Amino acid sequence: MLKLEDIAKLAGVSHSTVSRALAGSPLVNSATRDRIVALANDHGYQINQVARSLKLQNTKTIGLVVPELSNPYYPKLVQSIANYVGESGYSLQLHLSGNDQNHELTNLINLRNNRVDGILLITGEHGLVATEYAAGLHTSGMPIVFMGWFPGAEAFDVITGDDAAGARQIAHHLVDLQHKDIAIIGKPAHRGPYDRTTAFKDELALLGRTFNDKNHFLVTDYQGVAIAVKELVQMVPRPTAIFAYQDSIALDVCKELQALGIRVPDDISVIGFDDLDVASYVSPALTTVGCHIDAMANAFVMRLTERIGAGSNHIEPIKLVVPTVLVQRQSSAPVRDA
Amino acid sequence: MLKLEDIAKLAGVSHSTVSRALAGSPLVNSATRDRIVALANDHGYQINQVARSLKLQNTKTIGLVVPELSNPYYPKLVQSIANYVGESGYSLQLHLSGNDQNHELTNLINLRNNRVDGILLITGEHGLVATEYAAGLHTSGMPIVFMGWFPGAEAFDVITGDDAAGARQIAHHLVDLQHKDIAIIGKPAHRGPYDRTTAFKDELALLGRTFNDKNHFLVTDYQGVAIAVKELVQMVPRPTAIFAYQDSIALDVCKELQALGIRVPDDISVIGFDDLDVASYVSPALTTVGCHIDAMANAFVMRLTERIGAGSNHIEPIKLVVPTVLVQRQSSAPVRDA
DNA sequence: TATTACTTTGCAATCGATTGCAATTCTGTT
DNA sequence: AACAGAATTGCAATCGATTGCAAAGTAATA
Repeated sequence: MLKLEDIAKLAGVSHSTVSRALAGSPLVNSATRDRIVALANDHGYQINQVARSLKLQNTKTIGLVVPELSNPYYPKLVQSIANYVGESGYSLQLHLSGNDQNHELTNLINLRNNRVDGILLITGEHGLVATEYAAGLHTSGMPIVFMGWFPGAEAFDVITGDDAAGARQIAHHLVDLQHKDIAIIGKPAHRGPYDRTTAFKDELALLGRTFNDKNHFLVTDYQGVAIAVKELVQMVPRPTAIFAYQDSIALDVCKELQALGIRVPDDISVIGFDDLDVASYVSPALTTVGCHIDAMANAFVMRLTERIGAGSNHIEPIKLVVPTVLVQRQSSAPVRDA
Repeated sequence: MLKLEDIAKLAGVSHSTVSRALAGSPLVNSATRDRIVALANDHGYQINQVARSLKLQNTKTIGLVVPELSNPYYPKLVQSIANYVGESGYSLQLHLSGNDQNHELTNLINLRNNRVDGILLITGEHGLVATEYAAGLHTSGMPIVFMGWFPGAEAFDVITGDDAAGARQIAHHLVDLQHKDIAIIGKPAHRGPYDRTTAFKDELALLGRTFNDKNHFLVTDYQGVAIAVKELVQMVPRPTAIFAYQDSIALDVCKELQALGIRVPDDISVIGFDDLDVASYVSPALTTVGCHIDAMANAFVMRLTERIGAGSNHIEPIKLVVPTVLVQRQSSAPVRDA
């Protein structure tokens, strides 16, 4: 592989001059510069970014940690992020922390070893797992921006969807439809002030609907959903509406209800969260709540590049809360009298 | 950020010794080694992979080029690939070539600049776009493995699903169901001997069904699907079965048919390709063809690491064709007599 | 104790770029 | 022709690791 010095020999100049010429420095005579550039092109010279990184102490790459790509919510996000990262002139290093995020620490260690210029970390259901290490990175000056929420997030740059607002929208929607017996099928609360289920229950209370905690089913996988649904449909009184923690769960819920011969939304309304593309394909199309993923991704990347650009200058952490939209489709309907 | 020399000073030895100690070299006295390792841990030393890469002429990172993540087929693949890459001790650099793959060349140039140890390139509907550059990389010794098919693929390592076999399975299935008037809604053929539509038509012919090319609709987006479906349902005789080029198109087709009041599969059978997760969620669940994505990803990564391991030793290109499975669900049924 | 053989350690070159500073060449002016 | 000042170019240090080879230290043997 050709290096600066090879081009230098061909051009009969020193490697310093070649370096400057290719960088477009005004310090080199324009005639020589053109000659050098032409020569470099002809011989297919391509800079060694590794050497450049070592000297300049930056790698022009950004690290992204994301739990997984199975839940279609993430690929959408990663797609947007990758595009913005590319547009900003950075390469993207992708690391999966896993469903249970047990690779998070390893991911971060790798990213630091690789001396990425900054880190985008998307937290999962377990919040931030590698807390100490992440905090250490942050205080040591590594630019890092989080997406999600976890205890202590205020100390960092965090971008999060306004899940609480979304949950409140759902609560209103269901109450508008006259539902009284409402169930939640979801995961343990983990997003503090932005948690979906917490906000949902609170809002129901404000609207004069008491929520009974035995109507709250915690699930982790399809098995869990199946069990929860079976249990739920036998309750007296039987809930007329289900708020599923996320679209992928809502889909499973619908599937299971239909398998039991229960009609959605005629017998039971189902509402999801995330507004995945698939939500509009299924039958009945899913009523859900979403937020503009592309805008989130943009803010995520821009904030990181700002931090990178600031170098060692201190920047106050910010919190960015992205609003949500209720998308009404066919899976929710007014309650029917028995 | 601490470097070897800092630890060396703390330990009262030379940086060479520290380097050897941390690498576990037998050349250093075990007592000193333990002391050095402890010291390095205590002070949170982490190796500078950039410097290491420059010296060792490898980066321990693999580049992945994939068209996009919007079609759910890709995230599934990327997820598996990322896991295998991680397990093999490499980092993953992700580049999106775009729906029309117009970033493919830029992607490859970046990967070469970054001196990745090897490249995994997933081609899209346009086959391989940066043909010359990719060939140049290959002949210059850069390990590179392709997924998909394109003219001239034989010269490289290629892994591809046996789409042709899958298409033949679909043809048989439809003929078994007594369908005579069959339509294709798809994209232009681009996978040579493994092309879906080509094989599908050929097999129909072998089975004694002549396929009329005006039953072949080319589409590029949702608009196109809508138009094709509208046109299709007015044909005389009206096709009783549709082979959609991929599940995402099949989903659109079903949606559009249902919007027109046409029942699937009662009036028209629809078959997809890819076996996306979502295929089992929609209603009716989609009959489709798929192949074991995880196994493909595994082979993809393993082949690349083999190539990397081989260094400059020549290896004969291989072609790996992964078999397909027909998954019968509810969207296909026997033809009804008019 | 002297000599040899074996451990252990350090020196210094190397990977391929960037850049401050010194050296050289070129310009224009008297 | 001589010289100041500007425009170019090259020298050499630097980024942080790895590693061949020489040197120093230690142990074993005669």
